[in-house]
Amino acid sequence: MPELPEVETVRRGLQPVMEGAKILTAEARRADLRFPFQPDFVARLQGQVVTGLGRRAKYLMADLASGDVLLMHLGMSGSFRVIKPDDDTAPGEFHYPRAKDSTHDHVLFRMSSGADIVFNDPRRFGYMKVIARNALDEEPLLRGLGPEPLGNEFDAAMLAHACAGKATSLKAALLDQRVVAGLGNIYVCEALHRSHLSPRRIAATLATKGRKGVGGGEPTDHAQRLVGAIHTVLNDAIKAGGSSLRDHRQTSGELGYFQHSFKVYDREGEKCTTPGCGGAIKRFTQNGRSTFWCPKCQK
DNA sequence: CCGCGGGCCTGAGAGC
DNA sequence: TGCTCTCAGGCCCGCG
Repeated sequence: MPELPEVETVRRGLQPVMEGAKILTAEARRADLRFPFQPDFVARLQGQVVTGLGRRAKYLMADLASGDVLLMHLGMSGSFRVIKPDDDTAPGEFHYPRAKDSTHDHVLFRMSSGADIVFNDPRRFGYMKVIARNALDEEPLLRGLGPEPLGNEFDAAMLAHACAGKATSLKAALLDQRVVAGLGNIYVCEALHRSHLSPRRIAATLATKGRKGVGGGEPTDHAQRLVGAIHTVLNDAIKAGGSSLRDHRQTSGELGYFQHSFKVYDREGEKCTTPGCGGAIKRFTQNGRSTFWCPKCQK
């Protein structure tokens, strides 16, 4: 499911019921998700006040008063839902045990805010891990992550530098979390279309070559266009509450709307909407993933 | 080091 | 209706 806009949407949904609240009870309802839970996973969460809920790339990070950080990744199919007690429950009781179809509800937090927070993940590619905040820099899951695409440090110069010398395709480079952290298949396709760049283009062409091995690595106009398109598509998607494909929903259960704004993703055979283009959207496979694009206006 | 392909899981949807 | 097959938004790992 989730790329950066969806994770950010989830963060905004969880923030009001998590920040400032204490985790009264934490429950892992099976031994593992993608990885086994740490033996002290529950112990390090229970009784802790969540002092802040942040996001890094596609990770949610809950700061705990103890100095630990709860790292959460939604994988492909992970989602959270918030169950508030004022629906039809008496004060002090929780909705969760009566929720139906709970097969894939793997983690449960009962918060002092009065809400139950349920993590559901059918495919179990998601995971959670508690780490000490002062060990964040050494955390293998976070090490090597590239810049935040909506952060100040991500600009054409930085993208060009990261792509300089890369023989792989622009599509593959943008999916590489070391180059820029938070894009997935959908938003890469969309950003490439909006910048009119071909997914097959060699990544290194975002940087100037220099002469006789000297200089070069400067951003081309293409790099500038691509950075602008990444900003636009991510910001628009966040504004729309993310995209809803298959069973992905916001924490409230509502659907995101950005999927209606896709220009190419899952639109094979449709007409390209770029002004004056009118080409046909095509699909092919790159690195085992579907790429959607318009060969007429993406060069 | 780099780039690619396989694998992890379950469920939805298409086609028969 | 039900079976089988393909594909899915992520990311780690091992190979060449």
